[in-house]
Amino acid sequence: MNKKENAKVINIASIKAACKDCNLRELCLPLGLGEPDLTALDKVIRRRRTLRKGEQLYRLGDPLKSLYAVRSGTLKTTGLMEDGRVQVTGFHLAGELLGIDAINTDQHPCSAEALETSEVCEIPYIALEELAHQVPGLQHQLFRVMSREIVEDERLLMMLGRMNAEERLASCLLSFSRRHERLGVNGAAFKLSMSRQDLGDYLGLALETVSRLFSRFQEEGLIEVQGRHVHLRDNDRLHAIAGGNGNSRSHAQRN
Amino acid sequence: MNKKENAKVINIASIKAACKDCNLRELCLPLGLGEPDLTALDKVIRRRRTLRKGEQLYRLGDPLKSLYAVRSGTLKTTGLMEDGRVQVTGFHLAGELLGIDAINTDQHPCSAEALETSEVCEIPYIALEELAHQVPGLQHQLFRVMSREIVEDERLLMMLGRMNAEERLASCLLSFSRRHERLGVNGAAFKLSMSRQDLGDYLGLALETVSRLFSRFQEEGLIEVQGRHVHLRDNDRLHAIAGGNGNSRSHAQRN
DNA sequence: CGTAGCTTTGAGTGTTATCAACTCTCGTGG
DNA sequence: CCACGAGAGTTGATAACACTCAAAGCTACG
Repeated sequence: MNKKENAKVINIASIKAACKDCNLRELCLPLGLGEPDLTALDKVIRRRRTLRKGEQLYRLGDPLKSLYAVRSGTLKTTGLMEDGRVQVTGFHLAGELLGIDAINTDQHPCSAEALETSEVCEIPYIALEELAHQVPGLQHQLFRVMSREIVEDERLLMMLGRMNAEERLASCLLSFSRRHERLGVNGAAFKLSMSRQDLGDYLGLALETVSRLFSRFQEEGLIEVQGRHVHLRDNDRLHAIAGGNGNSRSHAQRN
Repeated sequence: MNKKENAKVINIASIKAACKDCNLRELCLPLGLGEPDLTALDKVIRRRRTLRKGEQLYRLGDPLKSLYAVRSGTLKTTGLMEDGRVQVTGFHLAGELLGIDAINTDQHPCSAEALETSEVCEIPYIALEELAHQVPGLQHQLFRVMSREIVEDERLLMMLGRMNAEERLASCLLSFSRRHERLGVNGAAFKLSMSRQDLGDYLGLALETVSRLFSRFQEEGLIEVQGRHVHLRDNDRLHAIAGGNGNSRSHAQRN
């Protein structure tokens, strides 16, 4: 789309970067691996791919060929109902692994799309499984990463099943904040890479509700928001809301 | 609680049953393993444990020691919010693996409780990971089982985020039906092992809403229901509702 | 047979969806 | 340079679906 942007992202340095030199080493698959194992992993990773905003990495129903590690940017994964309703199952930042839900049936049960210009490392699955067999540390790390994905989904289940709208958004904003911080970026102020619609499809809300909540949070001094730029102003109160101790009469259930 | 029941379930035959003789062989971890590997797996599985209704297999925060394969009965796994709100993250029938969400942090992020008298096989995790390293088929099957768990959670996300109440229940009933069938039981008529409250905590609904839906489905000739006994009467219409083609004006989103 | 827990049903309320209009931003082309 | 248009975001009015509270009926078990 944008020629200028396109030229900027084709960056020799990033294409050459190997796992052992990657700044995401401690967040990604390499975690816990030694020098020789890292070299073996590098041999398996076929190429780095750049996606522009809106480009799809894989589509629902595609056969599983590779897993993908996000190197930069943000992707969303979306499930689809027959009548067109969308559920965003996750936003994926640098260091996170995509496609593991396809291992079960060798088919991707959801689509993955870049929300901004993004880079991913492609890891052919057959080769990865083979290597995991030879390198116990990699097998272990794969189990952990898959387990983490399950935990993440369960957190989202709690949000969708038992939280009201404001709790969901507060929880979501804090999650973004934490993940940005883990990447060494300022966690208090960031730019959302997804639309209100995407957020709604993630939180199980209408886009209008998301928009209203942003406005309300700002009125109440919890955040400052200007379009997609968000600045968290009162983490304590956000945490209180996200944890279910918000000022609103929550529909808690006693035992 | 019930001495008579207790005596009945301590059953020599079931305690002795090894993986290679187990009728769940094709649904559980052994899938795809040959005779010698099965014997190795049997050596790792420490003991079979019987849980009575209401008994907990593990609690939120417990350290990960073992994974558990359900041999008979039904368990539920539940996440908890600070203020007591509950989200049931899954109902687990025979052949399903419990505890894999604990691998990430070596701590169980949810609790597991028997909904009826149930048997589980305990599989010490360290030993399992060790064995998976030696037996590629087992490693592969573990990846698949974990991936399946993720897919299952994503299905639930779609339900909680984008389906209305009747779609959720229809979808849930059909899921039970399919799973009963896979176990060789009649999928059209079964007894629910969980309360309306549990179903509500799973579907993100109030227990009263679940109860009303059962009544409505019965009125409409979709099912027959008598307390916890359910008989599916019109699978086609149930499927139509679950897929979002129900007669109610669905809140579909066009692209 | 009595009690405790589970289930059903009713009435009223509220949170959030839907529909609609308007604004804002940004990139494109006249 | 400004007008234009498309897409994204905001805000308002209204309505509906599901929740809460309440009471009564049912089941199962001791």
